[in-house]
Amino acid sequence: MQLLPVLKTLCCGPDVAPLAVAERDALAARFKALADPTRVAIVNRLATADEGCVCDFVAALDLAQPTISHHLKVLREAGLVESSRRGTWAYYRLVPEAVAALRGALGG
Amino acid sequence: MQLLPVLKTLCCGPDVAPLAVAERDALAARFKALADPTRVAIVNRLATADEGCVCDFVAALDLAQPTISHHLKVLREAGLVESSRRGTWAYYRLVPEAVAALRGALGG
DNA sequence: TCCTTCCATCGATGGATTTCGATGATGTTA
DNA sequence: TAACATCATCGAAATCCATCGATGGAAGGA
Repeated sequence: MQLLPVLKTLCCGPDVAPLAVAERDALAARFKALADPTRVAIVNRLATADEGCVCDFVAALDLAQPTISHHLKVLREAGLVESSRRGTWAYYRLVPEAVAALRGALGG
Repeated sequence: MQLLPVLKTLCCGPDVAPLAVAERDALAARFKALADPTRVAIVNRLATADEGCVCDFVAALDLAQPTISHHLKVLREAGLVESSRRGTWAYYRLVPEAVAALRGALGG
């Protein structure tokens, strides 16, 4: 049973304490960032495009621009993406370490 | 850039089509099952306890029994846990393949 | 300067989620 | 049988979330 390292190392058991409240809150918050189809699609695209402006997502995802901005903000605050402005455009990229951390929580 | 296999193989790119709508909906739905601290705690405990009854979670998580039952139902419908009844008790365990699948979506 | 484009924020609305008390089904025990 | 324990479902309340139109700031072009 070597599954779920984090869920193992941080977890309960005869001697080990269960996941601390703050830690499970933080984990849940990061999973919540991926708990929406639109945000999965955005991350999905950034996984190969390695950069994209807001207008790209608006064009591709058939949603209003404020909606896309909202989802990008959620992903940004979860630390899964980061942005930078170049001229009028805002470019978004993945934060690989953040994705890897989530994967680790599932037993990487 | 060898990150995010699923998000790569299923994803967009010059030649590859983006993640299908049904696929990103399914992925988001499974992440949503982990988008709550209580459910993270349940999965966390099952990761080492390998089985637990509803009463265990009620005792450990300081929530009413219907609330725990609700969260277990969410996890069950997401395929992350499965249950079986033995006498009066309902025992829940993890479905390792489901967790592994989620991990895979993040680039296992 | 004026106009246009790109983007973030605000405010509102409709729908989903979390939580719990009450209830009922099922199985155990006295 | 009667009383009790475990658990699922129902219904309601409060909160949260996804979505969009409207607005404003900031940069670029005519």
